[in-house]
Amino acid sequence: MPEGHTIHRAARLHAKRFAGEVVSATSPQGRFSRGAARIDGQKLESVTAHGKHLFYDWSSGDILHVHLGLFGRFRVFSEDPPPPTDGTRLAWAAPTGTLYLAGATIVELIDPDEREAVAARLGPDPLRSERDQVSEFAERLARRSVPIGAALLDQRAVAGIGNVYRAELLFLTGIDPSTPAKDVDGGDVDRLWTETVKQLRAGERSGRIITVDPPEVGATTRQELRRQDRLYVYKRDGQPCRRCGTEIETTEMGGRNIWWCPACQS
DNA sequence: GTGTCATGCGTAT
DNA sequence: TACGCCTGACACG
Repeated sequence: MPEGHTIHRAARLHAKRFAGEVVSATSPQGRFSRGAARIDGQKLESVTAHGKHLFYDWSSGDILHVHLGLFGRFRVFSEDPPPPTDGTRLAWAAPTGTLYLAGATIVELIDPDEREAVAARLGPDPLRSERDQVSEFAERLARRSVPIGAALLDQRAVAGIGNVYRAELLFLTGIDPSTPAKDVDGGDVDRLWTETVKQLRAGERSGRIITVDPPEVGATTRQELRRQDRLYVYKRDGQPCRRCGTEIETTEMGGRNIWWCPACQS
């Protein structure tokens, strides 16, 4: 499921597999029939990600804009793809494989100006290498009086963090989620940014969100981690903190549930 | 079969 | 703050 790491990973893998290829495209579900007809027969030039948004550049000049939302999912097959599900909004086939896209919130063709407008609404993206990202992050937090736990979900403050990473990043940096964003001290903001880059990069490489240090849960490698042992606090309310044994708490923040250790994060 | 839930976000109130 | 939207997996009867 999609936080920023999933999106950047999709951009990298889709570019590797399909860039330079001419595709034949359809919309099995029918809700993107006109768009699919425009893509059909075009060559994919490049794929880029910004926060949770994906942009596919076609030889025609059209840009395919995709936002997976909560449920969106890509499936890619090398050969013999199964029939698409009823919800498959976009399907394309190329000599290098078949791609299905279902459940996405946004699937549309846009022009370069519209892409700029999307990017302009987004905060710094920890998975893009641009200058002065930390200071941009710090400035945007300094303007917000909402809790840091809510600010991390605001894509205008920082682009790409979702509900799992926000809880885990605040645990990893020992920050109380209820601290007003503007009151998080400078050193903590720096560490939060550094940890965010580190964790999202790891997620982009592996395709999974694993934040625990394996020895802390009795494993020696990441591969050994059981599914329920990969995170420190997310969805662990009522269970003991992996570091101090204090019961993990939960509350709603920024419209979603958040989890934290009241002892480690204060 | 129905109901519930999910790593998201926009709009209305 | 509530609701709607997008889909699929799983629990339950």
